[in-house]
Amino acid sequence: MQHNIIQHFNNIINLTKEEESRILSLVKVRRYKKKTMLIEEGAVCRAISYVFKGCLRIYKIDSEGIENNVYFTLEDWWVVDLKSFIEQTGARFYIETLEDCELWQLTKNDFDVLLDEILILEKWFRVLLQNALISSENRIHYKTSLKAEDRYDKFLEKYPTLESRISQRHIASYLGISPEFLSSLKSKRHKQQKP
Amino acid sequence: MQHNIIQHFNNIINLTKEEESRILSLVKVRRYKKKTMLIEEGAVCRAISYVFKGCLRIYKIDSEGIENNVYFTLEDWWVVDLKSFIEQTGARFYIETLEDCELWQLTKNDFDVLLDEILILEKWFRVLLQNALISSENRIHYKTSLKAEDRYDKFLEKYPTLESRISQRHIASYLGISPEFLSSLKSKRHKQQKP
DNA sequence: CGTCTATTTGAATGTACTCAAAAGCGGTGG
DNA sequence: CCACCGCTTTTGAGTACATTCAAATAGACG
Repeated sequence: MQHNIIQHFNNIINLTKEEESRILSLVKVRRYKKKTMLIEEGAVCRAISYVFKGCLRIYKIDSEGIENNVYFTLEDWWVVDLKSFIEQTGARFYIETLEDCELWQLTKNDFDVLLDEILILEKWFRVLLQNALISSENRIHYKTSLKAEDRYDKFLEKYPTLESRISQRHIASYLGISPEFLSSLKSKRHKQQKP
Repeated sequence: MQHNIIQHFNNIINLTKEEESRILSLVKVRRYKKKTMLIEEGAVCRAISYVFKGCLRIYKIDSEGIENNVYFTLEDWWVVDLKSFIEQTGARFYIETLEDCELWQLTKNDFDVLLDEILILEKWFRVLLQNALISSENRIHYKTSLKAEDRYDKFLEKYPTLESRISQRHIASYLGISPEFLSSLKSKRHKQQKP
């Protein structure tokens, strides 16, 4: 009963058996070792990937050379530089695996073909974007209205499995604080038995 | 040659004259005075509004009672609490006019009818969400990687007309800083003749 | 013209950062 | 299997960015 790409679609829309096979005929399964770059800023994002196994980070390097994690992607979600993929222009972000990953990929061309052939997929994609936007709007709000410690709580809520899977450095970067400061937040909590 | 809702659609998709009239037959034009609440947190967002004239803010009140502006909407853009509108559940945000506004509205029901009748509108909506998500992703990145002064520059880029139209208090809230600090940033710039 | 709100200015404070150094941990090769 | 190397995490001191509070000034609106 593990997740897979067809179940994922059928959570939102209803596919016929034929449509399911058509999709699977175009999907390519690829495995990546931990710490592999999928996309670098400026390159064109040629595929959209369903994460079957593993986790990744989407990040950007600022004017001072600091890496900033924008978000993480894990099992049963999609990873892509949306703007780059849609417009086939230079990517805004870097994408890197944080674990060994198994990704189920569709090239831009195959993706377009499927959206043309299976009209209901427009709805699936729309709902996907919709949910991503809703979550992104919340994120903006948290970033202005919450202090670092409360943003850390939100992170734990949103990615409950991730804390033990990735380094604190990456979590700090996602939260927008220094690794040192996250470390001191955590030690403060332990001393207070997480009140 | 001013913008209007039909031109807006035709920037993304191609509508027939019949489709255009069908849309216009369901659109309701409404005028709101400055400082009118369109939606309060917890209420159901019953309409999606195209901004023909005016500007609005989307904000949230945090646990300490402070208003936080999440973003602004102005001419030729849409305003809605997306999650509330789509699911017809309680809104996450407050929406308030900052000027006298003319909004062209579609109720949830009419919106659904149009999306069913005019399939190409699914694409329009998808592109709308796509662009909103892209811009929202950038915003998250700016909030972690830029200092207040640079975020202020990004604000001026994104909303070039807005600085003279709304109060500094609202801009400060959008930037995630106190009005006092924005004031001191601006006076610092004037002393340095905006280097 | 008066009232209410917004903006400015300055002082004291707090939150989070930088830098540096030490300790911990994980993977790799001998 | 252990020792070593490199990277991550911890800890602490000093600093910078931004806040809060208070009071004075300026602007907007009826």
